Amino acid sequence: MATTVWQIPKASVKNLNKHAALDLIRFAPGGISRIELSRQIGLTRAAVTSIVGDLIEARLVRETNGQHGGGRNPINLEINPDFGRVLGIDIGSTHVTIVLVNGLAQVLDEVNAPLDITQGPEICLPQVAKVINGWLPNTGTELSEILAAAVDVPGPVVSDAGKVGAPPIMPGWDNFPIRDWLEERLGCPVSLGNDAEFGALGEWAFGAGRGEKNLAYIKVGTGVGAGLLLDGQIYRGTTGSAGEIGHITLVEDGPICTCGNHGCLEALAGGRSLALRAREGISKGRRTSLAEIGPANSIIAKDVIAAARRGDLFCQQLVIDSGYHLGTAIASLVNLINPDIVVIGGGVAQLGDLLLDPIRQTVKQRSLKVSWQAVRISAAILGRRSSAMGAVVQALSMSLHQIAQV
Amino acid sequence: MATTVWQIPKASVKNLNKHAALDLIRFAPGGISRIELSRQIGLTRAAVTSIVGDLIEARLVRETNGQHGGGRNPINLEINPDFGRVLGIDIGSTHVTIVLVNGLAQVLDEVNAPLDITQGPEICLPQVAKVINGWLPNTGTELSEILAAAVDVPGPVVSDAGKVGAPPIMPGWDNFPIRDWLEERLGCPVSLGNDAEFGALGEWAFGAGRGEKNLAYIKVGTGVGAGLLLDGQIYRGTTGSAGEIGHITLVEDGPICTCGNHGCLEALAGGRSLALRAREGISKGRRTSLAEIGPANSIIAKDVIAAARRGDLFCQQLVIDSGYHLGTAIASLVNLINPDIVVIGGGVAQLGDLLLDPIRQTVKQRSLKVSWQAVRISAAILGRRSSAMGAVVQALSMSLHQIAQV
DNA sequence: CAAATATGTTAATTCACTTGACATTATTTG
DNA sequence: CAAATAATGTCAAGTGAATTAACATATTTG
Repeated sequence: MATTVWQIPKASVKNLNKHAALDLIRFAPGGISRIELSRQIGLTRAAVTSIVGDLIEARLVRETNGQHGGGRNPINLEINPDFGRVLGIDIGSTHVTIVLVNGLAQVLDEVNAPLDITQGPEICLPQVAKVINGWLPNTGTELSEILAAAVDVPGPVVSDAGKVGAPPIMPGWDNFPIRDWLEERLGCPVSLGNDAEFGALGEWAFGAGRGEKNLAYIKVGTGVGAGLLLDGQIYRGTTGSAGEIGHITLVEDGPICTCGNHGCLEALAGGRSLALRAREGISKGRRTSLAEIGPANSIIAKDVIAAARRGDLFCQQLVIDSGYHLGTAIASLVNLINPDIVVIGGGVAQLGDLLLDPIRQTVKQRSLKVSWQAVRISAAILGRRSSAMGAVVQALSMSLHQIAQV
Repeated sequence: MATTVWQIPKASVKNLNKHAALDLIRFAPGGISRIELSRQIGLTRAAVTSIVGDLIEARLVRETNGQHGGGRNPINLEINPDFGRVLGIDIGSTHVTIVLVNGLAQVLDEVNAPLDITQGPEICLPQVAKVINGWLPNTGTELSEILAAAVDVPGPVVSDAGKVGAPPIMPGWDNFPIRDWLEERLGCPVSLGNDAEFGALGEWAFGAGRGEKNLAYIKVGTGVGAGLLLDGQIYRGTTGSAGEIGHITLVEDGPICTCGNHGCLEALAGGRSLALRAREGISKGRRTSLAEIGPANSIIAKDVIAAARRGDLFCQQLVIDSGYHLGTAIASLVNLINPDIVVIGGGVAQLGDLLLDPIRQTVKQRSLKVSWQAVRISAAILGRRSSAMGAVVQALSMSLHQIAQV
């Protein structure tokens, strides 16, 4: 009960139903009526009227038009978009993506900026702050109007301390008080999470896995990681490093991985591996349009993906090979977790079925029938924004429930 | 507590704290005082006094001596052992184990009987009923005194329908209403679960993983399965087939498995594989005491384990080989789940470090440092009884909470 | 033995929720 | 088109689980 993305203040057990109502309203697509709330929470209509009254008075919720049939039309309830604005900050290994949303999680504006995470927090975090300060005013928003923010980083988040633990691809970030630093700079509550974890949250709330009970989000970026949402709750494991699918050993004597082992999924199917295999192919003289781009050692994963999309057969085969490896690891995940849906995100996922078909095929071949029959394997709908949108869900959770507290 | 959407609380929000108190009393080793309850639930002493008053009046709880120091001694609370008796029924592939316990989950008596699960439910379940009817009276208990029972079977349990889904090793059991059949015969509420799931519950409640937040129980029997307890809750997955670690593919062109695939963990390290490899060794003329037992094709896993225990080097090596394969699969589990503890149960686990050391070594080698550093790998303390004791926990949960409901 | 400390109980109060009646607004029917 | 029917939403009185604040009880310490 202790380790969760955001801790509900203890006293809120008292207002349990108020918070339950708030979340049902938040995540009901197109709003929800009082009577539907009463059915789902298991309270009487009278009680719901009272709870909703509080929420409306607090300006968290508003009434909209609803329609039905058979009797009086229900009044639809939705989050009041003007209750406040929050930021979702997705720090990747090469870029930072920041979205500004209103109470309904509608994106008001978005900004992207390059970033080199290997430079450590002392360089990167001020850069992020600078981007925000230079951009926010143009969106018609003062920093002081921001109610909360959530940030994710591509490494395991250790406990609720607001720091990261030994992150393979984040040298220098160990034990730096990321959350506290940002809270001071932004002047609002900040929540720190893992990119895959927030990706899962984003796709669950607004994407491919909307409302599913058990969801795994696989982020195939420079590295490969998974975010798990089990029984409707983010699952982070004992030390916050659950979902590290990237370091499952697939090939005993395979290529060396950043983690030091050999044959990890990440070393076989991650973005780094994709670029590496492309370079090897070029140096072996394989026919590919990539050769025209520039020197082989300047090729990065993005180039391979773009070429595959343009129809380059060599690059497509590299992606398919990644798919088979991903499928093998996902088959293990499906056997162990038995999820409703596996959402594939990250750059390579833009290629759709080119990547998904080999994954689906391998999963079907290597996992139990009951499990693969129950699972859907889809690409992320939110694309590059999965994690930032998950961050936004988290940030809104903080503000909404904090205000509802009173 | 909650991460994203509010989990709609179980039966009643109303008596939520009463149930919380009941569970804290149940699983506190050696009892718990009112003040400790108030600290853990977050209620005032006055409220706890009232709740406990109800529980004592319902004869579910009793006061015992406690001792402390510094002030007035607290009064210890524990479940009233005489509140009633329940049965835990563990149906394995070759045996059935039944335990009778009192309210404190103390074993009053136990019975074992052979059973061939491949004969289907129409043969097996009447056998189980017959065993119970022939044995219970000798324990000084009438069948009508039994408040509840829980049964586990070695296959995935589909939903709460009280049936099993396509079970690889349980031909003929599909869709048979196991729970309903037993409820009618025993005349009490019955809960149906999976053997590994109940094993996890048993080891969590009374065994090696007492009170841990994230536990995986690996049952190495004829087959290999895992029971998962995540964030303090049994995790079953979407169709009830979570934890099917036995059918993770480890060796691409490995030996064929009962599930139809090749190179599954179960086909490399399960009991069936252990026996098979022993027979092969004998036929190749390897030096082993097993050869003296009888014809090679009559050798079963139990014989190999016994020989390994006696010091037979060939058999010990077979067990060690199993350990490496188990370790490989468990490394994946540790990467994905990041548990506090992995408990190894089933027949082979009796061999202790002979099996555990290769597992530990492989896990250390093949999983992320943050994850393997956090995980403890131990043998099941409850041994053969892990699952039956988990069943008992489940059965007691049913009766206790049902009575507390009023 | 009084003081200090901690646990447990009691009575008055608070407040979320239920109950049951009523108000409101739509569709269906004679 | 009024009346019947149906569904949603609200109100006022009552219930009960919790809090607050005082007191009672048991054990150690100066």
